Amino acid sequence: MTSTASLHEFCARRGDLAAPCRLCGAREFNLCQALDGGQQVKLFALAHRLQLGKRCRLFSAGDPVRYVYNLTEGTVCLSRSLADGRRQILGFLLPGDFLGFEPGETHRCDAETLTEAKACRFERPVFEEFLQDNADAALHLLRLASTDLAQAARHEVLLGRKTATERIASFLLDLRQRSGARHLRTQPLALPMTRSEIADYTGLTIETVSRVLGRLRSGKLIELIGASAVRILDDSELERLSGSA
Amino acid sequence: MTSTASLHEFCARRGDLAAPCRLCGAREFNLCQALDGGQQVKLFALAHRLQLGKRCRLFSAGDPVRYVYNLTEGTVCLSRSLADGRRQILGFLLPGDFLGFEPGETHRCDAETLTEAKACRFERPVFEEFLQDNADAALHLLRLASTDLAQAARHEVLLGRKTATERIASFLLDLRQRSGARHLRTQPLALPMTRSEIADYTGLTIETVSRVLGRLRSGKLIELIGASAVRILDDSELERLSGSA
DNA sequence: GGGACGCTTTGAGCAGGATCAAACGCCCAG
DNA sequence: CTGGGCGTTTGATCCTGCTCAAAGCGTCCC
Repeated sequence: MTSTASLHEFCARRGDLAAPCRLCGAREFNLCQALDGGQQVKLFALAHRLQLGKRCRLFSAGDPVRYVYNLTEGTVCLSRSLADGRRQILGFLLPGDFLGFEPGETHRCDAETLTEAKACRFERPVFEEFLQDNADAALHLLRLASTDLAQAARHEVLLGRKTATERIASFLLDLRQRSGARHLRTQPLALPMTRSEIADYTGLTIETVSRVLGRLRSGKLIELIGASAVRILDDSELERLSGSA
Repeated sequence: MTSTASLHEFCARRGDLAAPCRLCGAREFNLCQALDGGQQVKLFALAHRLQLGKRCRLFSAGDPVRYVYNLTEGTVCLSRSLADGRRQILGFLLPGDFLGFEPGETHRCDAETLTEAKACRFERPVFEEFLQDNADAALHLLRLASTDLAQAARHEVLLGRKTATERIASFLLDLRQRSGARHLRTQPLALPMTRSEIADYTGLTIETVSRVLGRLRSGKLIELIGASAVRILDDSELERLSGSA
C-alpha cells in the first residue's frame, strides 16, 4: 500500500511518530481518541492501513473472521441476505465506525465500500490482546458498540413500524445527522448509495423509494441534485414527517 | 428485598462467600462466567439484587441512566415507541442478558418484565469503574454486546425483508434456540408475551399474528397449548418456512 | 363456582406498497 | 459528439397484511 508508506514517511519527517494517528482524518471519532500517545503508537504498530476502491468487498457472510476494521475515510455498506437474494442493509458506515467485530468464527454479513475508502485493519486476536492490556480502549469500544446498538434500535423501529414516507424522511435526517457529526458536507448531502441500496436499507422497493423522493421534491421539502445528492429545504417539516424518534 | 437477604445468609452459612455467584441460576451465561473468584466477590459487593414481579417497569424512555442490569431469572421486554403510540419491541431478554448499558445520559427505550424476574443491578459509574480495572470483564461485555448486535441484525432482516409467515416462524425458532441455550424448557415452549407483544416484535398486527399461528396449527407444524405455550411439531418445515438466516 | 373482563380468534372489506411494464435521462466509452 | 447501457422515474394493476367488527374463550377474582 503506497499510501501507508507515504503516510509513515510523512510522520517520520515531521518527527511525529509519537502520535501517528494525529494525521488521521477520523482521529476525532476513532478508537484512538480514547488512547494516550503511547497507546496510540502501540496500536498503530498493529494496524495495517488499507486503501480501498469503490465497490470493494471487505468480507462476505461465511468468511472466517480474521480482522477487525476501523473506517477512517469513505462509506461502507453492511448487509445481510436471505438465500433467495432478498437483502437487508443494516447500515451505512462513516469515518470512525468500527466493523468486523462479530461473535463466532465466521462473518454473518457482507461489507462493501460504496466510495473509495481508507481503513485501519487489525488481526482480531492481536487486537483483542491489545484490548486486554488497555481497559480504557476496551471500555471505549464498548461505548461504540452501545451506540451501534442504539442505532440498530432506531432502525428496527423504522423497519417495523414506520410508513414509506416516514422511512425515507428518517433515513435522510439520520444520514445528515451522522454525516454532520463527522464534519462531512451536509448541504448538499451526498448519497453515495444507489436507490436499490436505499430500498434495501428502508425495507422498501426502488420504485417506492423513487416515488417518495419525488413527492418530497414536489412538496419542496428537498431538492434532488442528480441522483446522488440531496439538499434538505424544510428541516422541520421533514422532521415532522419522519415520525421522529 | 427479602430474597437478597436470604440469599446472602445462605451463602454465609455455607461458607461460600468466596464465590457467591455460584448460587446464581444464570452463572453460566452471565458476566460472572468470565471472572475469577476474587473478581466475582468484588463485583458481587457492587451488586444490588432485585426481585421483580410480573409486568414491572425497570426503566422508561427519557429516564436518566442510573443503573445497568444483569438479568438472572425471568423474561424482560425491551421496546421503543413513537409519539403516536406505535411500538416496536426490540427483543425479549432471557437470563444472562445485560440491559441498560446505553450511550448518553437518558434511556431511549422501555424495559419491563413479562414474568417474575431477578436481576443484579449496578450503579453505572461504579460498574464502569469496575470494568476499567478488569479488562477481562470489559472484553467479555464487549463480546456480549457484539452478540446483541448480531441478534439485532437478524431482527432487522426479519422486519425489513420477511413475510408474515417467515416472521412468526423465525420468532418461534429464535425464541426456542435462545431458551434452549439457557437451559429453559423448550418443549413445550413458554410464550410469556401476549399476542400484542409478538405483533410489536414482528412488526405485524395481533390479527395477523393470530391468523399465522392458526395456519401453522392447522398445518400441524405447531401445537398451541393455551395462548401462552407452544409445541413445535415439525422443526424442519418450520425452519424452511422461516426463510432461515 | 360463577361472572366479567380482557385477550384471542375469526371474518369482511380496504389500502399501502409490491409487482410488472415501459420510458426517461445521465454518464461514460468510443 | 454520439450511441449504448444502466440506474432511475413514472404508470397500471395486484396482493399481502391492515382496519374495522364481532364472537369466543380462558382466567382470575369475588
